[in-house]
Amino acid sequence: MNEFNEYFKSAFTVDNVIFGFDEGDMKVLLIKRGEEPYKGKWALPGYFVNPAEDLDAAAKRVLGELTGLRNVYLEQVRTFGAVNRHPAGRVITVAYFSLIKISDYAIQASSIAQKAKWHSIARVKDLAFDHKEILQACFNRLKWLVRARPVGFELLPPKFTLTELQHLYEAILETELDKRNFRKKILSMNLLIDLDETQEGVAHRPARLYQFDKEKYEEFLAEGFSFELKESKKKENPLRKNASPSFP
Amino acid sequence: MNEFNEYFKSAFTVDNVIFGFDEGDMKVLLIKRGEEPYKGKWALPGYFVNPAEDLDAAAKRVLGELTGLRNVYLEQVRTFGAVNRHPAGRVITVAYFSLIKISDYAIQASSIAQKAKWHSIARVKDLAFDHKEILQACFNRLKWLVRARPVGFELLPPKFTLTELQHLYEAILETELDKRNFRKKILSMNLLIDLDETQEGVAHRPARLYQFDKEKYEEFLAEGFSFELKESKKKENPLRKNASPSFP
DNA sequence: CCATGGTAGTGTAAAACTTACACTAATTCC
DNA sequence: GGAATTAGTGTAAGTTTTACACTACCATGG
Repeated sequence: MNEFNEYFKSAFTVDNVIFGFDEGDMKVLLIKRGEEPYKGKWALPGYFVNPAEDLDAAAKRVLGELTGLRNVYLEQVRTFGAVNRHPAGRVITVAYFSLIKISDYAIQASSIAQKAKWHSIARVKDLAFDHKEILQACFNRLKWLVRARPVGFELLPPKFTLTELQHLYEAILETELDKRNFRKKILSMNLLIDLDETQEGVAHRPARLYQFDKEKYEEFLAEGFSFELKESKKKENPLRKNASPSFP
Repeated sequence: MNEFNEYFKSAFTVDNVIFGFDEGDMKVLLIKRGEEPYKGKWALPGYFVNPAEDLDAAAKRVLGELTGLRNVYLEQVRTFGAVNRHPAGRVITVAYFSLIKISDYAIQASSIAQKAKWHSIARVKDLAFDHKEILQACFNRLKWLVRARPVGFELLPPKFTLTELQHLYEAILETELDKRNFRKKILSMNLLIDLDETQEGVAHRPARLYQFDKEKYEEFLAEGFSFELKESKKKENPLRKNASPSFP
């Protein structure tokens, strides 16, 4: 384990951008720093990687300690290693983001978790270190992702209405969508199960509830992202004007 | 600089997947290892990051020492940090890929460079460490990228024919493209300058030569990837069936 | 100089997809 | 029962994608 003593070694951490969706708004879970540097500032949850721990495992650990959640969507985004990103020395950090259902989240007993709070992404000002930049990079990645895969479902409760789904997409993409076109599109993907239930306790016409069809999605993944609806005879031409897999 | 001595520190490196295009084939520049571990195996060029060096700078340095080239397209892809990826200890590596014009490349005097050789990607078998996996990740990223940005031009000489360009796209996307549709599409982007010259020394009808229009491309980038040709009145709907920027 | 071999270059019609747009339906609350 | 509020629905026009085959041009060799 000390083969590399002749070379410079660095501390390295993982930082986790934990996204949630609530009240029609994309949120991120931040922690108030209790120590210098950047004491009192909000920061992304992160921690040092252990010697016998894979990077992904470290990211999962950070998330688990903070939220108590396992088996959530987690993706590596980019590594930030500018020489001066940490005032006290060289620290390289691998940025991850994860998607959780806020309803599943409960404040953990751990002392770190006590200081955690959800923030609307749009209203996040400056963060400790280069964490604002990391947040932005992760949010951009999420924007990409939401058009390529049905990740939106990771952020919603198991049963949801089409309007809720649309609001989620609007929050991630930071734009407005046409209701009819959105529904047409999303239903044509055949990734939703109509539960034949409706909302309860709302002061207006209740909406139908849907559920994500994980099986269909996996079929679709297995087919290599072809997203071939119906019996289209169309060949997959990767140079289509906008030829990336897209969801919806 | 020793603020973090209480935490585990690791050696870290950058590995660079250097892509080139030649003889209708995508190539990658590999180095034959002269030392254990994996002595005699081919590996990606990489090196340890220096204490006062940003990650990107380290990747550029690796590339420069090996090829003598500067100012080439370089992009971080992902960080590989599995505990056992290096048999002699924990080494975390940040993977980059770069795109170079093979014609610009000349073997450098350095001893490393002497051992470097271009390999057809399709024919690469096993590499040292987890480098095969890194190569694959970078190639996948390139596939994405080529549909989102005109990176292809980084791989071709300044003057090229449409057929050459098409072959490049076919090599990256690992598919065949329709000649007429390809030309229609690529010309409609208005990113090519017709040089009004033709090939010389070919034993058949010589093709017209084109050049990449960097100015137009920068305009286009400034417009926020809108790719709006002509005076289309269409609003940008991010949920279009395949709504990612695409090139061509 | 003509025939051959080989690549360059070109258009169109059908299908698929995207866009724009406005009214009725169902429920609760008062 | 009327008001308020959100759910739900269809169609036509415009744009993009797809499929497809022939002529043009140049060099070479007989």
